[in-house]
Amino acid sequence: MTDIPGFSTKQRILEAAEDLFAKHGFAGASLRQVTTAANVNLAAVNYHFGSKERLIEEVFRRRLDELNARRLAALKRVLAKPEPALEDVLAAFVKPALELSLDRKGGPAFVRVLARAYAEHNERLRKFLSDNYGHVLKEFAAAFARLLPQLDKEELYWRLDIVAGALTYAMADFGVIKRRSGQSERDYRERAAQHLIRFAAAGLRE
Amino acid sequence: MTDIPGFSTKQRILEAAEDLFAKHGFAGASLRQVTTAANVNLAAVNYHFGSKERLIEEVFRRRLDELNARRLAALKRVLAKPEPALEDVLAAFVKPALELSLDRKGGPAFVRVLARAYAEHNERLRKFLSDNYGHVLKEFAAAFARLLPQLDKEELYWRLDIVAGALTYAMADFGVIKRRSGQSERDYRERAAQHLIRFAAAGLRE
DNA sequence: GTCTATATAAGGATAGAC
DNA sequence: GTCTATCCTTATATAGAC
Repeated sequence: MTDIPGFSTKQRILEAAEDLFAKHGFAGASLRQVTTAANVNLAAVNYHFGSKERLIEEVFRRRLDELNARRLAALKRVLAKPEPALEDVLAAFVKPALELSLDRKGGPAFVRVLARAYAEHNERLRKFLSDNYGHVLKEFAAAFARLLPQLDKEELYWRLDIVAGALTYAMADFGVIKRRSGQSERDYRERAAQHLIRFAAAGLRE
Repeated sequence: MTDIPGFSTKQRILEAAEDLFAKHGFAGASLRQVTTAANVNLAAVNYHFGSKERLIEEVFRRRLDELNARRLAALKRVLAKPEPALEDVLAAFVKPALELSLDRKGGPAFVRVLARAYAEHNERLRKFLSDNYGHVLKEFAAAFARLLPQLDKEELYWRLDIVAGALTYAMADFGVIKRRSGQSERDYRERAAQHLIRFAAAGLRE
């Protein structure tokens, strides 16, 4: 196998794992299914990743590194404005995920994997995500707190929890909802994101 | 083992399965874990349920039969009013789930199981839930459509999808969020449900 | 209705040749 | 870096004694 970027054994395993984890969950997708789909040998997973758990973590790291960098960059741009709107902060969180889901074939699968992670109560996975990406959520929470000073800490926590659920599930279902004929995929998802942001902003304001 | 209602082998299996499916997912929780937790013999699952898939279905049926009957009764009462409010319809959906989660030890686990089901793309499970409980969702969707005539079919579909995600995740996390000291579990959850309903109503109206 | 024992398959992980 | 072959554990399910 050549090492053309994006087509190496390691890359193919990650692509197949992302797809199968989205479809069947982390416990439901076996390494045999993954390696068969990736058209690589079963032993390759342990050679490249060491274990199934580490493979799962790499599936997250590959996408979240870039996703969160984009989210933080967008948030920074929004907060540099004189009067940042609630909708702008929400957009800084949602739009990068939207872009990701349009990027390539693996995008829609990854947002479903994220939805799965939310439902998992696996300690190791939660710690991995919290250690690596918790600071991003903290920065957004702080931005929301500044824009919604009328909410006390407990109320804010509750509403952000509701928003997180709404966004996660709505994004995970992007691939399912059919767009109208004549409307491009990109246009449709842009509108969907607008709906999400309006909905969340209305709920947050009260 | 005696056949005191609620403590039979079958009941104990259902309780343990609900708890473990909530914690580890349907694929992640094995029948060995379930029967060990229920303190019954491994073979009892196949004797009482026939297979793991049928056990999963019974875990849903046990709670959803009553939950949906209560939801439909509440909806009927709401629609009998001269001017039903959006918040009333939302309450008819949310409050019975809230009551269930307070009923007994198994309640909070079941709402997490429901959240898992939402993430599963398992064909058999989806068909089972759709066949048995789809009519409830249809009746609620019709009620929302009447109360929100300004939304076209596509917009309504989108927003209900967002609401479903928000409700499902918020309810699934009920067990995690800490209540203030001195506040009873029931009072806290009542307030949480009010937040949910206000949030969803604001988003639906736009 | 509940038990032990077991059939049979699938799971993650590894050793060692190439 | 990739392969075959295999170890060992766990899985679902069932047969048959009690």
